[in-house]
Amino acid sequence: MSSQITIKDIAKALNISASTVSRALKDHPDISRETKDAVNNLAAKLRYKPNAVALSLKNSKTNTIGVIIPEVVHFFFSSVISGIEDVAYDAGYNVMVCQSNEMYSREIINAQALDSNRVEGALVSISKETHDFAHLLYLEENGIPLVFFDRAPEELDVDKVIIDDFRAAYNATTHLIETGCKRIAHLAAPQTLGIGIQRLAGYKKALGDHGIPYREDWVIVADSFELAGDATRNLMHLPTPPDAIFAVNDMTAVGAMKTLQRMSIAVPQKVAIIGFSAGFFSDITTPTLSSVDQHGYEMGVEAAKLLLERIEKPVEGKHKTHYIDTHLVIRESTKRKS
Amino acid sequence: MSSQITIKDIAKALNISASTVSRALKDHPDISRETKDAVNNLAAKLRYKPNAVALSLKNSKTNTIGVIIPEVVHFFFSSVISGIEDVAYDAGYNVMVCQSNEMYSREIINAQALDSNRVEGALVSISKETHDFAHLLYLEENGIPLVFFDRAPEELDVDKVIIDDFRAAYNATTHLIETGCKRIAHLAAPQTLGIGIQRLAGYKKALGDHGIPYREDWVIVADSFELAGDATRNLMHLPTPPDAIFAVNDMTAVGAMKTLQRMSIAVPQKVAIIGFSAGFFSDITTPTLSSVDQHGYEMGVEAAKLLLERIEKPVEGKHKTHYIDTHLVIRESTKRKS
DNA sequence: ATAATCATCGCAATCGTTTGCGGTTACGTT
DNA sequence: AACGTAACCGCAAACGATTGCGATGATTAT
Repeated sequence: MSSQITIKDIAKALNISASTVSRALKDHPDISRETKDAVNNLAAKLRYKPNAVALSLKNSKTNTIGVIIPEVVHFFFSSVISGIEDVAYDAGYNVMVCQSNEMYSREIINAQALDSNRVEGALVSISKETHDFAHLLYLEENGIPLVFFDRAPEELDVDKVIIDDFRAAYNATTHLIETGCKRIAHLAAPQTLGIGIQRLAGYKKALGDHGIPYREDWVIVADSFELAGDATRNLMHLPTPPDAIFAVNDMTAVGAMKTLQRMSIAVPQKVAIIGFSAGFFSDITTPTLSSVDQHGYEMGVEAAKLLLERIEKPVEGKHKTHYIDTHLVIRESTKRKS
Repeated sequence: MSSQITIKDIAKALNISASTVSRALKDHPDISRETKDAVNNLAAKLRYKPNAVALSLKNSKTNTIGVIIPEVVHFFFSSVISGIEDVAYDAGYNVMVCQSNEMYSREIINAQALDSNRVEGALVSISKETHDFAHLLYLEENGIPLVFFDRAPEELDVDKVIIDDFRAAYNATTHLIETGCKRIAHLAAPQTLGIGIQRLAGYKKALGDHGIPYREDWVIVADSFELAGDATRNLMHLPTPPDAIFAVNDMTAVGAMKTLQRMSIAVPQKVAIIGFSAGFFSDITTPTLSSVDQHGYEMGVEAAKLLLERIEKPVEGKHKTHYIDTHLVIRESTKRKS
């Protein structure tokens, strides 16, 4: 009961060779009608299903793509996975998911696992700890196409599907300025990540373009709910506290909002807040949270599509950078100041 | 460059046989020191990695477990995946993730894919459409252990890791009663799902035990943010509107809360709300949302552990039902009425 | 009647790795 | 000198499926 039916079982039962069974199953002209019928009937009765592992070995095609992701339990990342899975499903691919839990060491193991398992391509969003990409680039040298999404190494000729973090940050900051904010703080991501650098740069540029001086003490690295609380408290105890906060993601934004409310500081009247990512969060806070929608699902779709393209036909020349459009979702946390 | 290094490549380069290379790599006593060194050095230089596909075929061990889940992009489900992935990682297993997108037809395909890929076990949470389980049970008949989590078929002798939905609903409802609510509505899950039935039953029982009559018009099937809005409006337009809502999950609870606030009905003063699942949501609404914590991560951990146990040693006799503890997380949306 | 053709099917190699068994050396022992 | 015995290593089969090639028997053409 426990072992799977193989082509040999059918062959033995019918007193024919395995080759004949194989050909009969795929309607090869060399095989007689009767033999085909006999084989197909028995196969159906025994519920024969080809062993994908054997096929993978024979064809060097595993029909599997790998995903390395910092943490699945984030609205944004799980949206991406959802997009990846849908595209993969339609193309007949399976998806192997590995989470690095934001650890460089684990990311290395994950990459090796994908390599050993001969996945046909890999989608990667790097961990916060990752500064060296040899373990990933090695995959590509090894014939396993690689597409980065969201968190991609900067200055490297690799395929990536990302958003224009600089522009998005620029737009978010500009929006705050246009609603009348003049003292805008930024809760930033670690400056080891490209997204952290780009978003900070976009923020600075927007300030500069509108003649607002950049103040270093208004930028704090804080990219989680908890860290945002401390950072916000510190900001508000400054001699000249900010009147707006641009947070690097929604969790951080909500952390800031909650802290402000606990300090009885009105949002958005006293301090406006804009986040980044537009998870479900943004809809359910009070006030609802303005945010930059990153379109995670679409990012997953595009990244998977690009990867499948690379699998079909390896890169020729330059790698591609695909930008996913972002857009400002303006809600209550950035109402115009009067 | 593109093809992977095999044991044969090493053998050829060193003018020895593949068997010797294999043995040298695993420090077999039959092989001389020098040969071992030569093999290991070359293997390291060529970055040889065993082909997991070939090993899978040889050993009939894929070191992969499959997961079928309705949708990854839910806090609860992605928490479960995270737990599964962590356990699998520690045990040297890979995780293949399939989402059914709540479709029965796709769940069937997913099951077949896992079967073909010879995963060593499967973790399943069934879709809303699923009433027949043959496609899943077939896996187990086929030697692929099966563990259901959260959404499991009722009345079937299968392994499952679930919460005691009845008790949890009973406790949640009782909590509402104890805070002084007397007219408690329930936004329910489809009564096709076991969790829907059990939670409704627990709700009824709690009412009965406290001498509160059950009213059919206070129970509406609505298990999403959007549906909750309509349902809540309808409830509040009833001749005698409820003074509390027990929602089948947090999204639904938040939908209700938002609608009430839009109707200028104070939460919890006029209407208390309790949700189910304790996602991040609950922390960030205003007021914060009381909820039943389902411990998704832990459920993933326990389900994966049970599955690995079954893989090691197939079921003997009865299947197991593992209950994950739940607990009420009481926040602001169910403050005592005065 | 002999050769050519066709319809059917099996053999064996292949993918990469493992492993039982047997074979080949080079010793040392009588 | 003849034998025993380690120490090393290779052959080949196996996992399941595919496929080029050859083989068989029967039918048809010459």
